[in-house]
Amino acid sequence: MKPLNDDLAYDLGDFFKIFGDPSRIKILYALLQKDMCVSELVGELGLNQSALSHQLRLLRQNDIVKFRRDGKMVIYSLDDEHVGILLRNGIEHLSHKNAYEGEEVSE
Amino acid sequence: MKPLNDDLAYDLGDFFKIFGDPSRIKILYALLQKDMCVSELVGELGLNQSALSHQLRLLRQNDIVKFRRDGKMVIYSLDDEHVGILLRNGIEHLSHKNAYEGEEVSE
DNA sequence: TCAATATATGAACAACTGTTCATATATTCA
DNA sequence: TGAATATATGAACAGTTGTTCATATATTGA
Repeated sequence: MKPLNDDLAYDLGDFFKIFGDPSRIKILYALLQKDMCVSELVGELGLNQSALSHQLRLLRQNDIVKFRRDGKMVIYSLDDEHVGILLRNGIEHLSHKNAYEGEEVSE
Repeated sequence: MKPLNDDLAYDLGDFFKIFGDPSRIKILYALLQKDMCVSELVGELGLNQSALSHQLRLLRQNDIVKFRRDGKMVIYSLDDEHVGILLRNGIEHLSHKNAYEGEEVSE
């Protein structure tokens, strides 16, 4: 049985690391509902603008979100459908262990 | 639109954090092939025994792996089917961006 | 019971991460 | 062009993480 390719192990780790932070989880969950600009996200989540921008850059750099400019605003959206699948998967795992049955992740 | 429940955001973050490390990814990938004891894992992966045990504890504490004792050995296995799904999902995401098309995650 | 083998644990430490503050850049409109 | 608004970035810092080394615990068989 061949062990996992080293590079892939690192890249997979880096990929999942992105989801390993509550702020980013909130951002992604919010963007799962609809595309939003930065100030909209600041309003929705409790994060300050700088922290948010730093996190958005990370998400951008890892192809998790994409963005487009609209006048003064920059509108972020999820890059592909994997994000939702992943979040749903995580929530489902937790719901087996804890009491989050009520939570939903919209399509 | 209600923002994501704070506790859930933290727990989801903690859950994904587990997958955010190459050593743990390798461990999980190995256990996806078959159940293994610690020394078997030490052999397969390049990790030293102590590091491995520390990581296994983390995986245990987060209900990602379970274990049974068999004589002197402790045999680890994946706790549920989500792990494989998650890994496959991650690999698929990366394959869209990079050149990992060749990699497989067995059922 | 003692040595050998297998695994777990605690302390210590370097490396990494997320936030904040201050400031920079970009865009619009008067 | 200049003020106002929206977003991005860099430096700094505290907190967290993964590994190593040393040592502890558990199980077996002589």
